[in-house]
Amino acid sequence: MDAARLPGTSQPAQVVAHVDMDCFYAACERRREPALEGEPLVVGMGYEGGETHGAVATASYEAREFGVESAMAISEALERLPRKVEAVDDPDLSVEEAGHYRSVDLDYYEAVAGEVKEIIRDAADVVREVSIDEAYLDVTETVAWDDAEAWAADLKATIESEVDVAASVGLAPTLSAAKVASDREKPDGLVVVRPGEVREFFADLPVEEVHGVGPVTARELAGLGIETAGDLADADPGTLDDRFGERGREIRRYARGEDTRAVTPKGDPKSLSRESAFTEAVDDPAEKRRKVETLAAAVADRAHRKEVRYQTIGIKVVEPPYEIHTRARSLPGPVADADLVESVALDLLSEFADAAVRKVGVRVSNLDFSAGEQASLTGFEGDDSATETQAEGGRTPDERTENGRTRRDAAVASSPETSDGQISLTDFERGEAGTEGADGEPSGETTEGDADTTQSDGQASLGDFE
DNA sequence: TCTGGGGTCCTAGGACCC
DNA sequence: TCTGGGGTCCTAGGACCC
Repeated sequence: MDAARLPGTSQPAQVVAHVDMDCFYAACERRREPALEGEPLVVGMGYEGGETHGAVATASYEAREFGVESAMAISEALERLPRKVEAVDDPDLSVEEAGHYRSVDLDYYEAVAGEVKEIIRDAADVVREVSIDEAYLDVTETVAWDDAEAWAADLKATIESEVDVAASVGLAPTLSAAKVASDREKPDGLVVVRPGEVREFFADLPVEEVHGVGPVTARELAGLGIETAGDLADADPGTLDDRFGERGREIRRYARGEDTRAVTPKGDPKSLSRESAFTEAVDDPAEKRRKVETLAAAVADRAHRKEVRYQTIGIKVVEPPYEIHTRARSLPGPVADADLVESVALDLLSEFADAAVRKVGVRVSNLDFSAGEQASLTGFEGDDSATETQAEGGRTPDERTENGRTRRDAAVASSPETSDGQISLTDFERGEAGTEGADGEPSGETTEGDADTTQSDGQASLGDFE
């Protein structure tokens, strides 16, 4: 409909809305507990009840007045804003200068978010849900710039009245500008940036406001004398390229309003992970292994519920003060096998057996959502499953060769040869079925005594142990 | 400011293939 | 037996986002 073009490009001007819920977790808590309205409220994760470790997920604006910020350690938050329940009994504390603490209840927030997203999907042709509390809407076909403000006000009012949580909305010709716009007048904000106004809108903003500029990049940019988005827009692209590579050019383009990205739906996840911190650094190998076992089971369970298979299994280990290490191992083909997630994760963890560790994580990646049907098992039956070639962007199974042998061969070779009802870990390099890789590890048979080692979809367990 | 949990994308080097 | 170029896949780390 709108023939307007972005300056300097042949890109048709889009009308993009960014909807960002205000203090979403806190808003949800207030929705079900109205007495919290107007009170300082901190929603934290990684802690339960009266504990003092963990971090702030969301602080209400009243809590922010006390200096409580998102991502802050709970212990720090408590120093600035004591718990109200404790202030009541403690003569040294003022009840007025205390707040309420709740721990994250993601299931509930997801239910509330679902109601909001229904409204949003009704309001736009294309929606990209970025996170639980944030979405981009392409409304190019339905909203003219002259009506943008009224449309956004109406959307906000609908969300507020139907779901009882507040949203801030930004409208702009680009995603990056819409995002900044929604943030400009939070809470309960509504900002419209019209085509041609983007550079002016960005000009005085600190560079950190530009999407893709974090603390590290901001510090480096400051060293180059670049402190505002306007500076960034005017900076020499070659210099930025030298320093930051393609990302440097990208953030410069964003600051100039030259963001050609379209609003696209999110699509399937690329990885699934679970991680968990210890209260304090742990060096006991057994304790680390127990945590990894728990996380491995949780990740496998999540993958199972999503009906997804994975080809890569990895761990993350955080050593004090904050050194992050990752290790990963890829399998010859996609699997859905909780025992394998555990044994590979434990094997990878063994490298850190003696390390002091404050946090561990388990992840599966290289995900394959084409689950279920036998025909989709990488040409299992010898058919050239055409469905897969289009899903994988033109790669045919035969192109995925390894040491002169296709993965399809590997999948065939992996037919579930089990000995004494145990999961089969097949060594593809030597073409032998064996269980050496699991030796020395506390494997399935030593735990729980569970007997359920068969795959629900009749799929083989693939291993790649040297 | 001693730091929770779940993700994404990019880069760089090495292995390996033709 | 030391010499090319192009390409893919894999791993590890880093920065960033909410």
